[in-house]
Amino acid sequence: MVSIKDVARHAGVAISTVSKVLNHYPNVSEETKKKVNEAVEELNFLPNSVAAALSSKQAGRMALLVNLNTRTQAIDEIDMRYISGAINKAAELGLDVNTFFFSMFEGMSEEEAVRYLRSQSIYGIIIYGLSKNDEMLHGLLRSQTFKAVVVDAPIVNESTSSVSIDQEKAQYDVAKKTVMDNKCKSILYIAGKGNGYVTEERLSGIRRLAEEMDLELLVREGDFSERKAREITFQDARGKDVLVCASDLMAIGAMRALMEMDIFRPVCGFDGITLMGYAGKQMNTVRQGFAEISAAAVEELYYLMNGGEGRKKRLDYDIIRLQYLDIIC
Amino acid sequence: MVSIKDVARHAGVAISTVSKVLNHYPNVSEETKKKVNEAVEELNFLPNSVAAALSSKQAGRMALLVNLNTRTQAIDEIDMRYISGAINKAAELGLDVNTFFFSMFEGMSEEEAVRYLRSQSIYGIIIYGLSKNDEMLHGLLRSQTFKAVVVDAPIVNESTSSVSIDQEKAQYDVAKKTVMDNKCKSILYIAGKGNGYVTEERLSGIRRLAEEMDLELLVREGDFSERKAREITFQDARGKDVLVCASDLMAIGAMRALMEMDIFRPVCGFDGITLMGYAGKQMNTVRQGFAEISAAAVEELYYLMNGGEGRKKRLDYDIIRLQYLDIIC
DNA sequence: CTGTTAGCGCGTTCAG
DNA sequence: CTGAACGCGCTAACAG
Repeated sequence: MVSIKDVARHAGVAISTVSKVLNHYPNVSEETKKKVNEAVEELNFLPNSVAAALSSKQAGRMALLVNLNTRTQAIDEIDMRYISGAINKAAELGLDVNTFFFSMFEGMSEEEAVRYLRSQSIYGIIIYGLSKNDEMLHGLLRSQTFKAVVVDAPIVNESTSSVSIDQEKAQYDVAKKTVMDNKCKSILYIAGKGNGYVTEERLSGIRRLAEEMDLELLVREGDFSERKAREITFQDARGKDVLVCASDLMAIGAMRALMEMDIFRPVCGFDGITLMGYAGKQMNTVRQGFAEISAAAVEELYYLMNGGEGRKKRLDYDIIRLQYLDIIC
Repeated sequence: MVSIKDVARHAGVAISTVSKVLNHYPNVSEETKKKVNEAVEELNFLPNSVAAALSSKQAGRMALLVNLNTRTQAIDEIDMRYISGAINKAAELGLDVNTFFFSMFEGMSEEEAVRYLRSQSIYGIIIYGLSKNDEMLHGLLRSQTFKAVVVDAPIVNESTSSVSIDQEKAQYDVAKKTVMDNKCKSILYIAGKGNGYVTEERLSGIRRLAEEMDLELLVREGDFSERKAREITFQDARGKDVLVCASDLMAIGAMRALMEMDIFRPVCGFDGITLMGYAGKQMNTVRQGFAEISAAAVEELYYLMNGGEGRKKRLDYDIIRLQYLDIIC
């Protein structure tokens, strides 16, 4: 393995000079910079990220904390896109990523979790799927032990950023489109889990719409569960003109229930997952670019780890219609 | 951060002694072993895996190489289970895992790929979704630069193991069950991709069945594509009694095509993915435990990295029937 | 602007 | 059976 020492010798400079060039430090003359870069090229040198992490304690290693639910396939899809989006962006930025699942921290105290991550030289984390009652993680964020980015939860402090789309507006938009397309007067809204952050925001979006358009609104808690959405639909769909669901999975559950009830109601979802194509009918939904959101989270963490301050990032979304033939290949 | 040095001081022994105890070296007296372990407990010491990796070059860091296709959702499901299965098992064994996608190596020569992985102190790899024409990876395996485990491809040498279910038998079993349940005389077999390893094995399974039961067999290449299976079904399903597909995704494509054609034929799939529940009808399929397979792959790599020799591992599978209500939650 | 030096935390000879 | 000493590859003060 060719190391920084070889490069230094080859370029006729000191080891530390090579390090400075590699890490874009300011005080290096153009000339030596060129010499070093040439040596790097010629020797095909690639810095060892493990050694760098051990030495610097700063840059480099970050963890993805994923709230994985391996029982539901739609969740798989979303998490897979989160993970691949993050890994690809991290590779681009030359960062080391380790993936963890919430289940691996079950029963750990905040202290233990910190030790565990620190023992892997991790100094930055990205959290996916945080809910209000994940106390250990909230403690972690509050303590600011790590630079952190939280996806889909509005938590911000000096060392924590938040990344997501505008949930309120997206829910408003997709529901409005569905209502307008179908001239509805009343809505059954199947909301997410009570302890989820996006749940509230989406709820206020639908509330705003109902108010603005003077629509009757019935809100039921679907808990992001396909089965629960199905049950709610059996119970409450007859009396309403349109079903607005806070996730695609629930929209699919609702749609299938409607088919079994043999009645028609427009349904719209939220997320834009491929699974929607299998639902049997077309539906409006919000397409979130999960990979892009995750890539943005990595960039944001990179920014934080280089001294940036925590802040809130908003990303774009689309309102789309998915159908079976679009998604198969 | 509490380091091995602190433990040594606390236990009143030398640093190296602590290291030996931690790594289960033979020549340490029970007494000092106990002293050290007590100190570890009291200080809540967790060894730093990054430092260990840098120092030892042997154990520890491994890479998951995943052939991810982010366009198809069923693939997401499978890969997600592979990845989570591996990560969980690795955490259990105290190994460091990094995940990579084939796309990250596009355009890299074998040499470059080696450098890239080595620069991350990676000494073991697990490959998912290898096909016959991935030349760079085949070179890598042949060179034995890394300890390797290949999932679903029969590649074995001193430092390479292979892990999978018995594809031939599984295809035989699921098809036989389907044929028997429906008293069929002819089969349309929609095979996988020509360059995939499992394709051949599954094919010989169906061939054996056709021969044994004296069934007419038409084989078409579905390339593991849902769309292609759909087209093949439109073309060739009428003339056959049953459709046997080499993947669930193709089975879903076939089933939907049959529904559009408004004819009934029994269909069976292969994999046991949740998406099957959305197919509209029940089907027989082979349930592979992807997470378990992946966990076994990690264990196998651990074995190799500790001096074991490459070998072939076979895992179990089930023949099941999935339906919508089973998979939602 | 460049080079020297001292670690980061751990594994591993090699004396004793 | 134990411990001192060196090195893994790199970063970061600190001199010069």
